[in-house]
Amino acid sequence: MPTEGQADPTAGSGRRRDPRSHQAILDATLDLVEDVGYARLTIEGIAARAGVGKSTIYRWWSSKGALVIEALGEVLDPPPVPLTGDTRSELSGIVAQAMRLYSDETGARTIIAGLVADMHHDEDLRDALLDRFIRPRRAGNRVIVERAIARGDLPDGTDVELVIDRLVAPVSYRALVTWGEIGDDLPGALVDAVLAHPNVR
Amino acid sequence: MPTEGQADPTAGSGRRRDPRSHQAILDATLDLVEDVGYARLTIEGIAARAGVGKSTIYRWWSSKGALVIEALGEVLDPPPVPLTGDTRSELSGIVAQAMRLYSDETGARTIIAGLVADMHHDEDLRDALLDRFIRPRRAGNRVIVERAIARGDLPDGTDVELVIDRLVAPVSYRALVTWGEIGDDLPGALVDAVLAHPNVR
Amino acid sequence: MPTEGQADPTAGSGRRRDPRSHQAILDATLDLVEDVGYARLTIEGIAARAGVGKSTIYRWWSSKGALVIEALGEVLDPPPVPLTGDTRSELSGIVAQAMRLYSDETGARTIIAGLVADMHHDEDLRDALLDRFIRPRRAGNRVIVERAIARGDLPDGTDVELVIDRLVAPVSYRALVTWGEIGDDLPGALVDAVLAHPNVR
Amino acid sequence: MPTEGQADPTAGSGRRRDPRSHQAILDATLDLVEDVGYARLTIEGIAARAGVGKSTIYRWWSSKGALVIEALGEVLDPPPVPLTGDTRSELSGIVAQAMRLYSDETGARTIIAGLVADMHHDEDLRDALLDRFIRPRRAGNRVIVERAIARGDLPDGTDVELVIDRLVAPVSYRALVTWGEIGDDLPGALVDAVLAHPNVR
DNA sequence: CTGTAAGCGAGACGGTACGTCGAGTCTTCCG
DNA sequence: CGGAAGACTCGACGTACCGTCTCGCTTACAG
Repeated sequence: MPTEGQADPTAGSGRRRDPRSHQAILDATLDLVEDVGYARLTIEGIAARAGVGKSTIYRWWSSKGALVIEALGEVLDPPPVPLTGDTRSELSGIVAQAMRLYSDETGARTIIAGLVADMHHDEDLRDALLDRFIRPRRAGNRVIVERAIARGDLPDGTDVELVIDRLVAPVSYRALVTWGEIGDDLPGALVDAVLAHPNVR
Repeated sequence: MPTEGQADPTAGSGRRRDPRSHQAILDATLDLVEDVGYARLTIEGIAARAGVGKSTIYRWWSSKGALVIEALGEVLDPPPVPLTGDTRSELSGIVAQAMRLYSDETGARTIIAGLVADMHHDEDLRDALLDRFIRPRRAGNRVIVERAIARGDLPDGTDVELVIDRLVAPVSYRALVTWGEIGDDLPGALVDAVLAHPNVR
Repeated sequence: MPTEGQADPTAGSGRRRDPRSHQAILDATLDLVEDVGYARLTIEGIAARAGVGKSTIYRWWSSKGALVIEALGEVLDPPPVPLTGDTRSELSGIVAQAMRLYSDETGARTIIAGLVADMHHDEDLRDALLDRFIRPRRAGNRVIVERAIARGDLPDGTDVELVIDRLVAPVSYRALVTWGEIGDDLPGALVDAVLAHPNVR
Repeated sequence: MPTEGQADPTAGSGRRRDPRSHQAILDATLDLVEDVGYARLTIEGIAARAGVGKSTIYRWWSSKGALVIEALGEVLDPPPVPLTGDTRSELSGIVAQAMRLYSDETGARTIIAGLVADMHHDEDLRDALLDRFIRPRRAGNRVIVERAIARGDLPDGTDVELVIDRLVAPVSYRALVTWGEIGDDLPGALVDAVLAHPNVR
């Protein structure tokens, strides 16, 4: 299941993947997911909007989710946390990044909810999501936490993973599950807690 | 959309709801959701398994989600956190409760993911989920946190909601989103953090 | 299958048929068959319009057709052919009666088509139709033809049934099957033919 | 609504209609209409019997009636009236053709009744029936009557349409409506009448 | 005058079929 | 020979009615 369109250099003769179709499909996916949301998004609809046969989509993507991942990737890729050199503001940046990601205004919240549900019965999609979105973002956040340790603002032995989750999870949880308010005071509160009591393994 | 079967005292004349069908539908739903998961669960399948007409289901439930909520309610209702009188163990209980809820073994994790996704495009379902599951459980947890405040283990002015989320969200987040490990040391770590730095409004 | 409401003198105790419901059902049937036609007429719709339970309809009529027969009977009963004493005008009356019956304006044509179709797979309905409508009307027409014979305008031994059919069938055929024009010159033409060559057995 | 499968020379690309499905559907329709009659014939049943998806049927036919027309067409197409050169026998042939058509043994009578009823609330079906069956057969009969005129056996100015109806209508009427006997003496009697008194416009 | 046997409205029940939609696969033709 | 077009089988959707079946009530004869 190729989730990315990297051209295969060992490809035989014959016609190569048409980049115009590729782009049209991604564009159509974005358009449609914005219009109708993830749940009502259909391959058929994307094909029609893109002016493309359904089989062209199935040839290159294994599922609706895989297609959305690639389409969203271009638009919604991890807005990097600014490295200010100040631990407090960098950790706040982690929370802020999550808040932006789950923001209702971009419609991303609904899409994430859909992808998350689908990844529970589609292993390929799970791998794609983890590889493409979740792990890269965590890697970036890990760097920040490790800088804070190096700087001495967090103790050696800090459980980096847990610290990240303590910053990000409340945002995700309120956005996806409890429909709770996500106010501007949240980053400060979470960062305070982490700095006051970082978990040491 | 009646989600609960409380008898309507103002009921008119006419034949009453058949409790045997009602129960058969709930049982079939549980059976099937276990067998095939939430995503592949169909009204048609439930009706067939229950030996019931589809219309009997549609008459009483507005969606697959609403039906699952009621069916799961019987089995999965908030296992109450034991009130030991000890703040540390009671707060741990909150985390443990969440861990049990999202446990993979009951299959609940996948179901929750599906319900969560659906609640983002189905207002009725959202209300039902919040009323039936999310808010009651939070209410129970709120009591526990307030006991801790009363006991003096948490300061007056503690942001109760945030404390609950700091305990529960990491579990939910790892279970649903990051597919991360949820170890037995998690409750202790999270409770430590909360007690060491409870957020005060 | 009681098609008529004749009271059963051997009835036990208990409540008798409510004439108000009976009438309301017939009225509703007429209303509805006019609004939506025979094909889209439903028992459920009639019950709702009449403010009556479905079972009350099923208790007294065996089918949609039986009900329509009784309801239409009141409105559409054989408009008798005027007995003028003149053979030509009386025979013309037979044709004119048929033309009125199949007239598009009363909507009867569509209803008759529906009843005719149903009588081919519903023996009760067939009997009811024949008893209630077809045979009585034929009996009336037979009288007219026999008067013509008695008067000497048709020979002894005339095949009465065939003469009637030669007058009525073309109207029915054009109305139901060929969608052909049924002009005012038709009665004259058909009567001429019958008088010029009555079939003798 | 394509009722006939004539290949479209301007067809675009894409997969073409599968003739195996087409034939299977027509065969299943014939089988089933024979087994259960027109009224109990269902699209669902046909699809199942043909081993075909329902949508394949709906893609090519607009209604049960349209499908039956095409399916019957193959089996029941106008058995041509033999042109013997003898007016009396040719006109008799018209009646005999009708008698065969409405014959109970082929089951056609019930089917015709159903189609006739449906054509009263389905314009597409009406057009299809007229184009496919009624008008072609009439055209054939018109030729016969015109030959009789040319031969001098019927006068110039004969109302051809009315003559045809005088021959065919009694058969149709007795078969569909009055459930009357259709004996072997009927053609002779009707032809006699027509020849004795053909209507002149 | 009362008991009881219908009839009644309401409407839930198990079903069947509807016509539509989308999934994922397969075939045909065009550039 | 890749890709568009689009027909294919399949399965589920949510709706409409079917004819049957309780319900709890009214009604009106029989005793």
